[in-house]
Amino acid sequence: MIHEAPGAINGLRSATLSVVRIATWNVNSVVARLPRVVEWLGIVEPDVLCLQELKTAELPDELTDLGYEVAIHSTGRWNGVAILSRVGVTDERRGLLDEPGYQPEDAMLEATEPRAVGATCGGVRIWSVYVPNGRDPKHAHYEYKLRWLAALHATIAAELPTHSRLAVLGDFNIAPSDADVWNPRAFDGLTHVTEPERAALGALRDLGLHDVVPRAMKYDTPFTYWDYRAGMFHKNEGMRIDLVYASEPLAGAVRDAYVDRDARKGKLPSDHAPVVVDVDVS
DNA sequence: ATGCCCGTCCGTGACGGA
Repeated sequence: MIHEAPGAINGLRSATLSVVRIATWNVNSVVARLPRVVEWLGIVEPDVLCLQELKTAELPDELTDLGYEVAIHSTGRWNGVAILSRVGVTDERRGLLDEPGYQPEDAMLEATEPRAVGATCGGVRIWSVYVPNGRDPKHAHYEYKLRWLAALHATIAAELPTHSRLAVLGDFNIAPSDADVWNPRAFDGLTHVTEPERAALGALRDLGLHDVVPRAMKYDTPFTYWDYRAGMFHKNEGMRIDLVYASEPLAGAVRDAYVDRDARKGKLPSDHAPVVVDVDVS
């Protein structure tokens, strides 16, 4: 049993059927990660799992055979997001309202990238998102990132009036504060920490969403990403960029939230660890 | 120990990741 038990919540879950376990995980190719994802689902047993960076158009049969309902938006080599749910999938929506493309003409051609999928699962409105990287603050991809975040904001603003329980989960590619990177000085001039990116997160919070900060399993840093290179995981040189942004009623019902850094260990891991949230939806 | 890039693509280096 390599995965640390999530504490007293186990007893609560067995005693109270109304606790829903929602998780998010950038798997960096669901094909390459298939055995790890299947094993992890058996251990952690989330009711809803948001996936990012599928890097393939369809989920492998071994995953869909597990009995989860699926909402998916994925096309091939790059990006790709999905929601797996065993508490229902309704009102699936692929993409954002007025979602921009990387190149301006992409949106006109409806050639936008598969980076967002929404669905209602067990009475909770869920969005699985993979925010564009940005690459460099001077790169066109950075402007695309900010436009994309504005479309996310508009989409959530439109849904909140009819979905009191709502959460946006995924790889935001933004560290909300300097405490969310291993060394702020190492990020001078880089994406993920700039004021406009952080302001986009602030705008989501202004809608009433709350940053559900998970507890860490080790150290005091609930990082969710560690680069593969230079032993950064082993030195805990990571970042908290996989986020759970939950509406007030949902955030107030959170009973536990943790980073499953055990999933970053061992053979052929993703460079991201899952974030797991237990919510009382009674 | 968790241990010092990885994944994709008709092909093998280029590109993306952050």
